[in-house]
Amino acid sequence: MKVFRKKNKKLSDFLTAGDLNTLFEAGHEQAYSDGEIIQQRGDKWRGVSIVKSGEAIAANIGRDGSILPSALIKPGDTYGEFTTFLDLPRTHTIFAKGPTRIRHIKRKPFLALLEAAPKISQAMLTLTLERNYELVSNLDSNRRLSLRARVARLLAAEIEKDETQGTVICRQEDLAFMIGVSRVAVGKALDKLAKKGLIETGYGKIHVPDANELRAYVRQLDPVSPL
Amino acid sequence: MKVFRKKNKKLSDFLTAGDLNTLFEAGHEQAYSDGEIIQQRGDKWRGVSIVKSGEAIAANIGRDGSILPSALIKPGDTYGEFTTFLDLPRTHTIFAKGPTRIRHIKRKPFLALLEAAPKISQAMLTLTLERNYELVSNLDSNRRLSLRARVARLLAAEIEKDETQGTVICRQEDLAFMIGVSRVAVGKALDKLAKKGLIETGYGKIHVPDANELRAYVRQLDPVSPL
DNA sequence: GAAAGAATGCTAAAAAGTTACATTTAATGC
DNA sequence: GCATTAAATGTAACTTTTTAGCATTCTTTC
Repeated sequence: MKVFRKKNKKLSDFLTAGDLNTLFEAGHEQAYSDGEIIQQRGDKWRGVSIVKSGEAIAANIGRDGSILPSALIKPGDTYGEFTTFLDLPRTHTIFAKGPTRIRHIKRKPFLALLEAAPKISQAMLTLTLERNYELVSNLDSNRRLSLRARVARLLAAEIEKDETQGTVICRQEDLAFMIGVSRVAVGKALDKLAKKGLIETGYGKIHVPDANELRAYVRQLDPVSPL
Repeated sequence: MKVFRKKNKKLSDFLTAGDLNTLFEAGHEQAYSDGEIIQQRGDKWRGVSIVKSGEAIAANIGRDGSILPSALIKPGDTYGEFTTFLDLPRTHTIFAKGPTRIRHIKRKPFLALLEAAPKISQAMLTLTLERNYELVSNLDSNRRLSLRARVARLLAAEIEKDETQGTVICRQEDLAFMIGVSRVAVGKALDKLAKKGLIETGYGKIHVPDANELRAYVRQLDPVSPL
């Protein structure tokens, strides 16, 4: 399962090495092997965790046992803020993807830390607002835009990243999951975009010959969005 | 346009009267008359605003001039955090609904305030995380749940409020907006719920004869959600 | 270069959602 | 009160999306 990540900021982008170190030292590190469950939905453990190396997948488990992944957690990412600040149980089941090392900081020491180092709480605020902004604009565009427009928008955003070199490596199924529709529907949308010459579909990849043209198309369908 | 409001926390719930006052005094107050535009999407003004009295509506204006309201801002609510912390232009056009008084705090004094009173930034963090949590769970349930389930969930949540007395006063159109689908679709969903005897539809209102029964129905369709 | 595995393509039927228009209900003005 | 108007709901035809199955194409690996 591939999930695009925006050029998301991380806590470390807002903190000095010193503050970051303070944070790390407040927790204890644990290693997980591939597939190992890190937490279960509903767990009562309160605290914030930071991924040091490896990756983890946050998912919901459906009643039928199916796994519905909802986020990929990468090194430098934090999770568990809800449990710490809102006193909620864990909302997702998280498991390791490959060998992974995570530092867990219990609620009380973490809150104490914030008192001592206000920089950290400001960094978290900025980070949370950023996520918030993304969520809001996604929710918004889902209401306004056709599936075709949403697919185009997602591709246009992904292609911004330099490393993509004009070709997005992902399966249609991955796009479908990210947007929240079926693979068939995405396939049709891609077809239409391809017929307009905006993209070229391939096996496990999608090529965008002209990023500017795709961007222009998105803007035309969604004049409101990029602001 | 009616929009249900969860028992949303406000900044004032997390601050002492003193801190709150400090905040107020950092800004200047302005009065708006019904329908008056408070800000335009795209405006460059950076800062946080707090509604003192009255109400305001945050909306997107479609290219055809249609108004797509997306939030109701009530006394004690703040907005403009994105502009202040993420340095983004205004994402929504906001206009007054009835006579409204708002205090605007410019970016710099606001940030200075946070330095001086860390309590405020922690309060904002908690608040933002709360919104975040709601957005995430909404996004999540939209993927997993049928429209019928979402409508039932919304009604069940609303009926929790004591003042509703088992009858929710709202138009199908309001429900439709909150959920993000057409009124007709909501109508059909309500129909099905009515045929199950869970609700009784009326002109501008929906009666829930047995809140427990409705709750049970929601839990059965959505065992994951309430956590 | 065959075989197996992975991803896309296609089809058809059913379900869900939208748009436009008709009907019902409530409020208003005489 | 009763007609009139505005507001809210209901209906029907159409479009989009889902589901599910199988066929095809591409890639890897042996």
